[in-house]
Amino acid sequence: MTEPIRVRIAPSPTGTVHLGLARTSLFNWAYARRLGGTFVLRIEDTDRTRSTAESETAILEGLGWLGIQWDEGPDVGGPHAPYRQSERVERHLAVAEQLRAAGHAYRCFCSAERLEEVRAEQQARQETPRYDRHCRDLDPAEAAARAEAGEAFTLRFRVPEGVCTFQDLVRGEVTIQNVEVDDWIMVRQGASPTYNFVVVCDDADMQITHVLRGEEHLVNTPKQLLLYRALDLAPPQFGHLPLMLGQNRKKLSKRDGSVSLDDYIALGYPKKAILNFLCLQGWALDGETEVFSMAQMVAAFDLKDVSKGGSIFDFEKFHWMAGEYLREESVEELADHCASHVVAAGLMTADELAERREWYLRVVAQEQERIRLYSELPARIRFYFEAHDAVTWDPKAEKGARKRGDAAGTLRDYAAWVSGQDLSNPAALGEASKAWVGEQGKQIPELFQPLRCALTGLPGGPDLFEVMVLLGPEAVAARLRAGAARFGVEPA
RNA sequence: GGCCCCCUCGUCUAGUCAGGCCUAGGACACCAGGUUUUCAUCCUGGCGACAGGGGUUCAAAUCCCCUGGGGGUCACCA
Repeated sequence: MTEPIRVRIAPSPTGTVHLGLARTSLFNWAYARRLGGTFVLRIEDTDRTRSTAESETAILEGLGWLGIQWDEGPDVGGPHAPYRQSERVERHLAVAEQLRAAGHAYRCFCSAERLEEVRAEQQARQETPRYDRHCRDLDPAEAAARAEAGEAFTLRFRVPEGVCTFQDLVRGEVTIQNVEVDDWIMVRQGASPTYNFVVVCDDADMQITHVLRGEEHLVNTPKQLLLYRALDLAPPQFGHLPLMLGQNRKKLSKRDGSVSLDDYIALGYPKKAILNFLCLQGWALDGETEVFSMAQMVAAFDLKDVSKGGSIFDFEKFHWMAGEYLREESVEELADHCASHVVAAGLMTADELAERREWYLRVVAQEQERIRLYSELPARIRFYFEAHDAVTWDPKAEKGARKRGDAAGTLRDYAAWVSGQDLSNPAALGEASKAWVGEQGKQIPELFQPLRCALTGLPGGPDLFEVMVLLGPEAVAARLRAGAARFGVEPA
């Protein structure tokens, strides 16, 4: 019981980091950290046709970006290297031969065509498709001779009679009759080992003690358990995490929206928000606290508290949480996080961002409580960079402004007055402007609405006088003049 | 269809293991109000669930059984 905890994740390098992989990784990582164990990352590239080096890099980078640090892996090495399954095939094949020699596996010479036929017949008869064990009882000597002669074969696991029962760490006792388990293929034609086989070899060799993975693997467990038994090895503990679901209640997939971690990074979701939200998929800190740190999560994480049922991924709540974390950042952090988006939108260059750092920080500070994602900043501050006589007016902003009496006249009068004012102190300018409105015998909205529209074109936004200071006297004068002119003519 | 897993507000969940503290708590969303020059933030309030049916018990969201519903999986993918 005192053996050190060792957990692992084994992604196959066939794409980018899926949210499901990110969540599974996070739970494994938290479990290891909570119990002072070791977290291993192993690349599952047994499918050589689909695995790519680019994908492996993408996965390592994505997981690394999240800050989920693995203690052993293909990049950092470790006592059980190599951590890439393609580099362990020799070992796999040796184990396969050992199993074959012991009678736990047998050569199958059935062609893919024959298997397809058998499957079709079974389906026609409404039966569960499975291997008919055609080669199971072939004479070993004959099988060896045929193999020797060069006939292609696969190696199948000889499933024994009996039953598999195990204590799932999340679900409790699970029982499956062996007759339900197919004589599955361990080694393909061409001596390439398959997932269910190598996963056991490697987990055993790497002394993995706990396997935490998605529920889709639940039915694979008996196959693997039987293999441990045939190998006379003690199996690890298994825990099957609930699935993350789309709106249709099925496994989250591309058609549900973005499911790649990269997409959320690109959209500007704060890292902590992604981490925190992923934790909430199948786990809760205390049922009350929604926003919490990874340190809190690690301190409280227990597989007993993982829910059994799948959870529909709530994109809206995810968006909300992004805002929670974005607002927690310092203005400097936020400004830096938004910088690439501002540049990408063509608003400022990286050089300009550095030159006008103070100005940019003030602009960002004004928008912090109005955005939830880093990528939302450009649209909010675009007006600063537009030509003074061609500011884009939101229809709602214009409509609201035109309802306030003689917008054009008010703006002209205000322009004349404000040209003599000091445009460096927002608070003072605001007070003076309100006093001016009173002197004119007008109501506050009569000035503020047209003013906001002329200056920003937006229906809402930060304090108007902060905006005026950030815009500067010339821009303010030019925009008031252009605004008055536009309000002077009826809208098209 | 076979096998396996699951089932508390629309959604994520607390409570279920050790039945009473639950006229079921929190959050997102939604609605209403307050604050604000506007928007946003923030604050207050509201809406809203134990899948159904039996049983055990003084007492069941919690234990047992059945029904229903949902999902996963049935590859020389992982």
